[in-house]
Formats: sequence, structure tokens, C-alpha cells
Amino acid sequence: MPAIGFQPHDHSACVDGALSKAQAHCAALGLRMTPVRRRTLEILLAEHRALGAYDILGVLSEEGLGAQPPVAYRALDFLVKAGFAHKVEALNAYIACAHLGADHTPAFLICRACKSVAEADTAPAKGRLDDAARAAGFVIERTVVEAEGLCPDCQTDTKAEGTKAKGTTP
Amino acid sequence: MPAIGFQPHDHSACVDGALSKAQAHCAALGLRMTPVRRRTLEILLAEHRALGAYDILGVLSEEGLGAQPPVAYRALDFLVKAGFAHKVEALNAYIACAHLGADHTPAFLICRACKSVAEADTAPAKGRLDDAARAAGFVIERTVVEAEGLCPDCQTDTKAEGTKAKGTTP
DNA sequence: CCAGTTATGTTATAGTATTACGCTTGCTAC
DNA sequence: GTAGCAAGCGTAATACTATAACATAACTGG
Ligand SMILES: [Zn+2]
Ligand SMILES: [Zn+2]
Ligand SMILES: [Zn+2]
Ligand SMILES: [Zn+2]
Repeated sequence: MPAIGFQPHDHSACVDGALSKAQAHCAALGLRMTPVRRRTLEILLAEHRALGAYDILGVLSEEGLGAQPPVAYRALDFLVKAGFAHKVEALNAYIACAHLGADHTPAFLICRACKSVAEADTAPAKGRLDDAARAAGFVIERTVVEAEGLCPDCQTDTKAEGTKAKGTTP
Repeated sequence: MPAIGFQPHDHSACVDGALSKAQAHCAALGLRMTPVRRRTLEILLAEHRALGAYDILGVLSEEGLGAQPPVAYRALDFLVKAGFAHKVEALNAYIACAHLGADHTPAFLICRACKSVAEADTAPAKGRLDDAARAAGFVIERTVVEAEGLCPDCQTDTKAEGTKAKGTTP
């Protein structure tokens, strides 16, 4: 499964699966899936797009779950550390993990037109980078692999001039 | 030359070479290497570290070359577009290109202890990522490959607990 | 010189993230 | 049970990163 996010798929199964896997993972490791954290994960899972911390905060505060930035950042930190979400560095935004449960190093394909983000696996790319790092005597702890460009849908749309919306909240 | 930045080297030759290559490149393409832009490049070249836009701005303003954020951001944009510098997304910071003149997609090795950054070549990793993207029907326009970890020097320093300084401004 | 373009100066504002501190909640040890 | 502790949350304040908008100045080609 190379890149979840662009292909049409059963998204509610996608969401339900991720939520139950996250729940199980928390139970197994003694992590606490609190209301704010669960809701934050749900918000991220709703779309295969990266959301800013303040987008999350907006929703949380509408729902009475917290009104200040640290609420969102703390929940996001938890989700990222637990492996339920990733930070997309090129966007300063966050996205739910699409391969939840697999221990992996993500690679993102980011569409600059519709803002959707697909998560691929980097195993191949990472091997080569590891080689280069080893040669330099560098020990890698975390890798960021992100590619910006145009997704299949947006390549045909009049050369991707404007802003196109996709997903569950158009 | 896999990763310039960690190995000891003749750094003033490194700086001079980059400056003259940049100058030549501007002459060839009709780009304008203005005082602010040249000085910004010099500041970045002084260290194999990423500097924030406001670090740059601080130096520029001390020298009477501009006091407001857009001054630094415009100079950095120029340098990045011209290929003389790169943005390190994981740090929201900027670094002079270590392979100036080569048309390349950079990969960065970022030391979390001493903050030095080495620039390696991604050609191998990029090929694999291209394959994955093609399979998904995605067209890549720009790639970001960054690895955080510990550089050779910092691996031995008591497990890299504190803040260590390195480079020309210790 | 003149018009067009590119660069700079400056103000204001938007967007992203963290520090700090006090309160509450849930767990464990007694 | 309840005292003590650790983790999580509420809130205010602040730091850091980046851009929009508009006026002025400098360079370019005719
Ligand atoms: Zn889905
Ligand atoms: Zn798209
Ligand atoms: Zn050097
Ligand atoms: Zn480079």
C-alpha cells in the first residue's frame, strides 16, 4: 500500500480502524487517551490533510474542550509521541498517521493545490540516507521526508491554478 | 563528498569559493547581488549551521543594512531561489548551500546537540521516492529530506546532554 | 531623460509555538 | 480511607516565525 490518501477508499473504516488501534495501543502501554486527545485524533482523522494547531484549537474550543494554544499543542505532542500522528514540517501542520500500528518512518506527498497529503513508506529512501549518514559518522534519530507537488486529481485541473477543496469539509 | 559540515576543512576557502561562485552565477544570469543579499550570504556561510531569519536580521540591523523582518526574508528568498541557500524545514531556519554550483536536491543531517548541519546529496534516496510517487500518480516538484540526530563530535560528549557550541562564534 | 521594473524602507498584522503557574484528577502507598 | 505524588488541564502572557501592503529609491533599456 504505497500511498494512502489519494486513492478513494472506505474512509469511515479508515477512521474507525485508526481509533480502535490507538485505543488498544494506549491500553497496552498504559497511556491515557483523554477526551481532548481522542477528539484531536478524530479531527485529524476526518481528512487526509494536514491541519494547523490553531485549526484543531478552533474546533476544540467550539466544543468546550479548551481555548488556549497549549491545549492543542499538548494533545498534538501526545499523539505524535505515541505515533498516532505526524508533524508535516514543510507545512507546520499535523496529520493523523495512515499506517497506525506499523513502526515506520513516514514520507509525505503533499499536494500544493488541494492540500491533501498522502503518507507513503520511506523504507527504501531511508536505507540510502542511513548509508550516507554512517559514512559521515552521524547517528540518525528521526528523519523527515516530504515531497511537494501535484496529486493525480490536481494535475488535470487547468494546470492547478486556483484553490480546490476536497475531503469531508469542503 | 558525502556530507560537508562535520569534517574539518579549510573553511575560508569554503566561504570564498561559495561567494565567488555565487557572484559568477549572478553575472551569468543577470541576477543582482546587492549589498544586503551578499552580506546575508556571508552571514550564512560563516558557519555550517542553520540560522533563523531573525538571527540574520539582528546582524543586518547592527550593520545598518535594514531593521525590519521583510529585509531579511527578502534576502533569504532571493538566496534560496537562486540556489545559494536552503531552508531547513525542521528548524524553520536557513543555511548556505554547501554544494553551490551543483544542481541538486539537498539532504540535511542536523545535530540536535551542537546545531551544526551537514548537507549530503539525496540522489539515491530521491530516486526511490520518485518511484513511490509515480506509483501514486503524484508529480514531485520539490523534496525535503532532513535527518535529526547526533554528529560524530556530539556522540561522545557525555551522551550529548547539554548545549555545545561549535564554529566561528562559540 | 523617461518609463518600466526591480529592490528597499517601514508599518502593521498574521500565524506558529512555548513558558510559567496554579488547579484538578487519578493512582499508589500507607 | 486518605496522604502524597505524578500526569493532565486551564489560563495568561510572551516569544518566535512570516507576510501583506504601500511608499520610496535605484537600476535598466530605450
Ligand atoms: Zn481514509
Ligand atoms: Zn491535489
Ligand atoms: Zn566550511
Ligand atoms: Zn545545497
